[in-house]
Amino acid sequence: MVHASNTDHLSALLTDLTDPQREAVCHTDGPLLVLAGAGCGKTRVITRRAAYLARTVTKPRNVLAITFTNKAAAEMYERISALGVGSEMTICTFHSLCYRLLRIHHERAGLPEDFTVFDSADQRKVIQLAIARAQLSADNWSPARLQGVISNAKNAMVTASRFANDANDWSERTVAKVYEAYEMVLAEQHGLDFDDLLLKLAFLLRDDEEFRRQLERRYTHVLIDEYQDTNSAQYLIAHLITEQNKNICATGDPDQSIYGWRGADIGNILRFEEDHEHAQVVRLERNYRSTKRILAAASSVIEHNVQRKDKTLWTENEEGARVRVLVTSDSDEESETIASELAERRNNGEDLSDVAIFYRLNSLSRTVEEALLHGGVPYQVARGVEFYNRKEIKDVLAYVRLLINVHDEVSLTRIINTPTRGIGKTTIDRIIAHARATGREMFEFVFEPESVPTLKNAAIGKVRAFAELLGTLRTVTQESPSIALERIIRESGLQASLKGEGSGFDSDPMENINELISAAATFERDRTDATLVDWMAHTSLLSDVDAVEDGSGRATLMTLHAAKGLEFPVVYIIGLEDGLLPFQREPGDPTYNEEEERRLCFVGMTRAKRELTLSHTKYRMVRGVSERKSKSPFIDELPGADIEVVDHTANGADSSRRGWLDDLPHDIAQWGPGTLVRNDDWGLGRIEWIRRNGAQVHLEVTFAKGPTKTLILPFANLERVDFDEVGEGAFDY
DNA sequence: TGTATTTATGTTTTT
DNA sequence: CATAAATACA
Repeated sequence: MVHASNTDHLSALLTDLTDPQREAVCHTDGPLLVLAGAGCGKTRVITRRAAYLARTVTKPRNVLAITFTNKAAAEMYERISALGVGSEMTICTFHSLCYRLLRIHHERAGLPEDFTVFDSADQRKVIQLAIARAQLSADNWSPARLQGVISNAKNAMVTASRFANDANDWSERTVAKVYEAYEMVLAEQHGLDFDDLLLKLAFLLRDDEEFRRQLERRYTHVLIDEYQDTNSAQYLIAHLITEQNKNICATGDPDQSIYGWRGADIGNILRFEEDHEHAQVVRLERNYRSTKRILAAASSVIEHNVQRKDKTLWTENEEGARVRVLVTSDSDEESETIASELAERRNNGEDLSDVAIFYRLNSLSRTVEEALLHGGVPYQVARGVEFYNRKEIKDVLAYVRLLINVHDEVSLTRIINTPTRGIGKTTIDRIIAHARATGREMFEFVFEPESVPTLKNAAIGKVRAFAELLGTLRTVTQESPSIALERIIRESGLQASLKGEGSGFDSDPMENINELISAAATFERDRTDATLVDWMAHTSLLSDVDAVEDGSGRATLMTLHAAKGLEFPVVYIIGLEDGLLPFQREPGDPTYNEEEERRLCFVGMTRAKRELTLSHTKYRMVRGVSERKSKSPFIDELPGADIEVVDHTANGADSSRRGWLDDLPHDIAQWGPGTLVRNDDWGLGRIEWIRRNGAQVHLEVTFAKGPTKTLILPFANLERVDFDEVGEGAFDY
């Protein structure tokens, strides 16, 4: 058996690469920045480069590649394995890297061994406790708002004590108090929030030189993808790990920076050359993904950003179909149109795995889902996180976390009476009060309820029974995740309590729990001797896209944010409306960032390989009421030559949707937006919109001499006026 | 104590 | 509208 020589292996890694791509792959020493436009073969460069490094200057186990999602990490792992390079490379997200290192080095980091990751819901509970602890009324401080403020502070690496020092006015001092209390409660419960994972590792690296050197010896070469979306802590981690050897390779695209709101600093990538002397910079601007027209449309939009490094994407791909701009009268019609198009594609034998639908807000998926469901179109929604937010799933996970970390009071209070075992609010409050008064922890008194003086005998018995349950379950942490879960749901009584439920219209909770168990089974299939602790951490750090299945034959729905890094032959982006795609909460919203919104739109558009449809409607249901919408300013930034407007609302094309008007008296069935009317009090007016609201018909009329009025039809006292009667000029406003 | 009903309240985007 | 907290009731 003759083995291929190392040289052969190397040349295999360099075949079918362009010059700049090869340049990036072969750069083995010192800092490297790859500015890779959307669809320019960045993933290919990263995987080849990682393999190349491992074959030339270092070993697989010394390469660290950091990706943005677990899904991306898994894919990179696959591709590198396919290149025949050992599987010992570390490929993961920042958060999972931090988690692993902090767990191994918990002592150095000053963390308890049994710490667990607290998700946003847990975080909110801790904030509520902290508000109580800081003795504030939650009136002016919604937990959600404080959560945001604290998270922002952590993202900027501002600790609670520094926040308190920097606080200038009363309101900042108030937040500081909550922040400090929050940190205390979190520490007591041995919990780390998402931001802590990054922060604690960054501080550990900064303060512990020996650790830093140790890590640097392990990871001689570090690759960081999506560098434009790194925050301060991630930036610091990246720099500290590569402090001595300088082998940092950052890849990314400033035009795709879309996480500024969570502390990502686009400046990190823009400053790379200043940060690193003699940094090599490689630009990838040839796009292999999209048609010429799609690329032209996307470029035309992104060019409207003022603060931007110039970059011109180009492609040798075919010209392709025009980008469609779909106009419909309301969100239902928008969804139905898309659903029927997908149904037709399927009838034509097309694979719906090729199709993706993107939107700015999760809430927009609803109408689309309804239409797809109704039309029998198979689809999946990228929202792994939502699955884990279901009540029954959270209950099971609370058991797991409590069994891993008894200090987790959030989980303890959640499950102490789930399923109901007669331990009510009063009992719980008394245990907590006594724990506070004695300076001990809640779980201690769960195990010895008789020492809580305020507790009655009946309550003591019930609590003791619960403590015994926990004692019995204690051993599940030694079991494999799926076995552990099965034991938990059986022995806790959750299974029995859920048996009767589930006949309702909602999805069966027991079915969801079974899905959770099979997820655990899948997890342990891939790795030998996976523990419950591993699985719990993995589960805590899942992202929405991680749940997306490829090639499932279903269309995929996801937010524009989740779409980053993916590609689909056919893409729909819905809701390109003013205030929605450049998203703006309210008119003077201080957090409004038009350029980032435009980048988001750009990211969405550049996911498309072959076909792209941008859709907006005239009325959209928002929080249960239909709202008038005008098209997104981004639509006007599209190049006219590359787009085709498909307007379902143009000249009576939407008559079917006005069918409900027909059974009204008078000739109102003929009325619609634009119809001229007269009212005795207000004079001449023009109908803006007209729609049914319950049994009534509402319409909005703009009057020539005054304001816009919303009227209810039977009382509106309107009379139709013909345009000829009035003449030109009457509506010059 | 637990459950059902009502009322208030609120929201991008995510690891 | 959709969830969570507050209140009323069994």
